[in-house]
Amino acid sequence: MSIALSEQELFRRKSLQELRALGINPYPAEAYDVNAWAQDINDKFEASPDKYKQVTVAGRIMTRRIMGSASFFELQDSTGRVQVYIKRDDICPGEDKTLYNTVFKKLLDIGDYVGVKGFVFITQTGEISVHTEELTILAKSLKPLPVVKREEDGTIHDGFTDPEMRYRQRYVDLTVNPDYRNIFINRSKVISTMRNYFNAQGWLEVETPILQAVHGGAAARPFNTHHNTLDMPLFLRIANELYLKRLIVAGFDGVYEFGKMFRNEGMDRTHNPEFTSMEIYVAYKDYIWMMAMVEECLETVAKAVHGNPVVQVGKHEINFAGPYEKLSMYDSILKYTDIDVSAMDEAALLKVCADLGIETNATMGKGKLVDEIFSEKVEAHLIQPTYITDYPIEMTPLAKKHRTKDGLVERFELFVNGKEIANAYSELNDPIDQRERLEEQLILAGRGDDEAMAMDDDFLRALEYGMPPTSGLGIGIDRLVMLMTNQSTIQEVLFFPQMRPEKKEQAKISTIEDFVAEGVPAPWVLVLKNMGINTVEQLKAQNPNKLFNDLGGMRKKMKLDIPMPTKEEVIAWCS
RNA sequence: GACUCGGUAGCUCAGCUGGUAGAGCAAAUGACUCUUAAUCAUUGGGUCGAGAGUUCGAAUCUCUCCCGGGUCACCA
Repeated sequence: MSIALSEQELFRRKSLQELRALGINPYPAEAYDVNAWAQDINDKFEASPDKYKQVTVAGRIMTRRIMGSASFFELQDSTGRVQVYIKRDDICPGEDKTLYNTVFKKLLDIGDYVGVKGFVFITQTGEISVHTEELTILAKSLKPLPVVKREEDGTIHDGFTDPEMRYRQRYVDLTVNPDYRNIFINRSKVISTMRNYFNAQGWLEVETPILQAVHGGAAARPFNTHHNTLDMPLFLRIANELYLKRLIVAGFDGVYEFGKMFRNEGMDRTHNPEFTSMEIYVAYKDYIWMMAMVEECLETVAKAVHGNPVVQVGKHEINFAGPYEKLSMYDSILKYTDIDVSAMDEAALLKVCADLGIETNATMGKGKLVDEIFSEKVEAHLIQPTYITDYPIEMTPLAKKHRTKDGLVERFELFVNGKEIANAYSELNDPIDQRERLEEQLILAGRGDDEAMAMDDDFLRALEYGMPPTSGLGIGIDRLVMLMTNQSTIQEVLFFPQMRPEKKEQAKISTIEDFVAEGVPAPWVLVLKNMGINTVEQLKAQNPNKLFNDLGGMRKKMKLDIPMPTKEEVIAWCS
């Protein structure tokens, strides 16, 4: 952050002081009772003009068109923009025209929050506008907003488009690019629709620990942290699965949680270190039941956002109405590569990978090799919602063994637009089987797989008390929102995507101590900084006579009750 | 992590094979009573991402670093 202020910022700070000098509080404390909004006025004024004879609107000034004693500006509120007409003699009926000539024309800027009381009318050129009868300053803006110009036909000039600045200063992005608000409004709609759907079935929304001593439930590298009082390492959760299953053990029929997960891995357009997942577990169900539930749920979500189940995503039209295509993992590989891997051992799979040009390494077990082939050759083809079912047991330590097929587990993943968005099992509830499967993970960890799952003895203890047959599901909410809002990067559906810290400009700013060492009393250092003198070098460059006079002026202006230095002292500072 | 493109005024961008840093919008001052990318006139505004090097001279060439975009790898 630069300490030095730009010319425009200095002008705005000056305007702020002048407002105060005129007895106007630029940041009033009182509530401002708004009773009308831009979109409502624009949509409904013509049908019922009588309702808009006395309106109060509030928002930011976004553009100004000033002509002598009358002006137009555009006010932006949470719903959009409405044009405001302001006429000097209307807001200044007497001799004193200060409010218009000085306050409105000179001291207000683009970005300031104001409130307008008045009546709605239509201008000669046909634009619905609010005729100002009373203007109130609600908050002064000290940094100039980027000015994005829009023509009638929607053409945008000087757009604020640099992704780095948009993500770092999302408040600016959403102010000057209000269309992006819709993504977040729809994000909220996706989540609330799912929540309502689950609640209607009688399932319970719960919260489980984010700080975990054992990071279980998924294969991923965690963030490490430390608790001081307990003096023990903790992990930010990579999954909440094992806690939710403990709650099924505890006797709830259905539990679900929307929450952040944290994975210490790479970042790109589909991965953010923290992301939102929804996990749900329902007792006495299996993964076949779960497929039908997901179809109904996602169709409901798509309808809530778009009014119908068909969603445009990139160049594809994706239909979320079920039932979805179902394909076993082995069949999907057979379908897209003509290779039957279902009966192969590790050596044969390694050869297939080599033939297909897929890189492998020594830590990969059979399950991982199959997954590699699938990711490389199948995933990208799965555009319409497709369930991939029945995974090799090696890659899925928490799912129940398949009821009829040896070596497989009852699991499905839902793929849409070539990406996985959901993962579900018939949950493993045989505690002895579960212990063996986690022990196999420890062997993988021993081979160097740093994502293999850890042993969780308390979870096993819970299973030993007995967990009913259960089906569980996880959905990546960010990726689902990407689909529902037709966005190709996860950063666009997160308000504040993870970024490297902004580089601090090496502020060559001298400290208060540096100035004190030159003989400047501490209270005066602040005055100097207020005058734009931020370094000792700048101080040395001053004309002592001028500085002495200016200090007197600042002392009066800032109403400072500190002793004035003598001229000789000021000369000493500068020498 | 690799490759690649980029970082110049508050914002969007130009700036050639090195020669005093430019435009539009925004800002300041003035004119203007229905404008709408308002208009007209005048003016100010830059450590050209940071540092080092080559050179009489670097926004421009070289190297290192920082930040971001894209592609790939890793990864759900």
